[in-house]
Amino acid sequence: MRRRAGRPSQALLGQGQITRAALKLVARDGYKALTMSGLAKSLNVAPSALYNHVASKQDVLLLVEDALMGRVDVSAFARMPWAEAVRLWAHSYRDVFSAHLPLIPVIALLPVTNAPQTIKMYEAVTDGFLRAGWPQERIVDAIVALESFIFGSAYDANAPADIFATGELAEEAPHFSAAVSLRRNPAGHNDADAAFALGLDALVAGLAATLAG
Amino acid sequence: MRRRAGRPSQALLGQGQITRAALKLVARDGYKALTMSGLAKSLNVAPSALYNHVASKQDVLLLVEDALMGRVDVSAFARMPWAEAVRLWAHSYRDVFSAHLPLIPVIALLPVTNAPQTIKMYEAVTDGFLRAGWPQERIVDAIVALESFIFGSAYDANAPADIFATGELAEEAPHFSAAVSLRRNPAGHNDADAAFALGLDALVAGLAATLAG
DNA sequence: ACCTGAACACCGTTCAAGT
DNA sequence: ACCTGAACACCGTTCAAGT
Repeated sequence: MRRRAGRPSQALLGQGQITRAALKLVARDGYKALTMSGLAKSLNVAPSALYNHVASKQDVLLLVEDALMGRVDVSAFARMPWAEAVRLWAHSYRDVFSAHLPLIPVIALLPVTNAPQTIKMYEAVTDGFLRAGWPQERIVDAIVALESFIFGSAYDANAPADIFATGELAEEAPHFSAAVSLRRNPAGHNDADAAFALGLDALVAGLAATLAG
Repeated sequence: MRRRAGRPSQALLGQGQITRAALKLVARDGYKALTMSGLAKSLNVAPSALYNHVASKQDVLLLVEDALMGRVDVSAFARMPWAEAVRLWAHSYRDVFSAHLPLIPVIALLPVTNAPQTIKMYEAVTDGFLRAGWPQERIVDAIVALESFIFGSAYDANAPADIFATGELAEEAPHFSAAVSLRRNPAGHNDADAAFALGLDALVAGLAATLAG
């Protein structure tokens, strides 16, 4: 799908330009700024012009999601033991989408068809599972389980520090309130990172035990 | 905060009425129908009238979320071993919010202050962890890890059956495509339920091992 | 083939005016 | 104290008209 020669290529709109403009817009001003008219303005074009290249805003989000999936680091699967590779991949995956929460419903609910980077990511992960001896028919369920934990953890990474502050209702939940106030974690780690590490270690260990058993 | 006597109580607006109307609206027509004007219409009132009782639409969502949290079954923590209780609670939690995906960012990102049912749920879960011998300072992280998995799984429960269909790009991801086509699970269980059970068992087993070790 | 400009059918929220 | 009605500043999307 190359541009025809003999035409000035700089000002022509295309899915690539739209994706790059959307990423830049989100990086600078966040998802509240990613509107069809805001996107059009950043491309010096009328909003309706976008609809010659995408069918809907959902389409734009899918393009952005697929571009970001290319930033998820799957390289550990080619050079490390399964458990360690899963941990590194999961951390990278969470870190990428913690900054892009509105895309999580897009990843979780939209078919991967026509999302080449996303498919490429899944292929690398599947390869790692196969090399570790996982039976083909269990691999997708295991990946989905890990992804579910990663998506939920991406939300949690954006939770405010006082999310569990019970306020005036503290006396009705004494044990919970006490547990919350004792939550303090080792220096250098915030609460979300500690919960993520705890859950990820448990999940990886539990899945490894399932495979062995 | 009772109504003053001597006035007709039937037509007066309040947070309770708003919550019930919102729940009914969502149950009948889904979250796309939960707009401030739609909600007002269902209460035979002008949209602006709602702002005498809630500060924003986010406020309405928080009210709905807290009401639904009362439907999450925590009773198993009072009568069953920890691992089994966690499994039953997690299933109930996922099932309640699988039908209310737009509330997941609300639960994950908004403080629990002034959400009494939510706090009550956390108290019951914390009690169960304490009785099982969990140290206070690890309980909140463990609950957060389980919740992250539950939220992600609630999304996955709404994924279309063909979410992993690679389409024209199948030949570029042969191992993944093969794993997807072999995913078929035992009769009576769909894919989401199988992935949820696999991950939940692994997480519970891994957490139990953490506690023991 | 791809753009503009106007229009449509919505959103959430505010606020003066009433009772 | 709590409601109405009008208004505001947006949304995503469509479509006739141009080139």
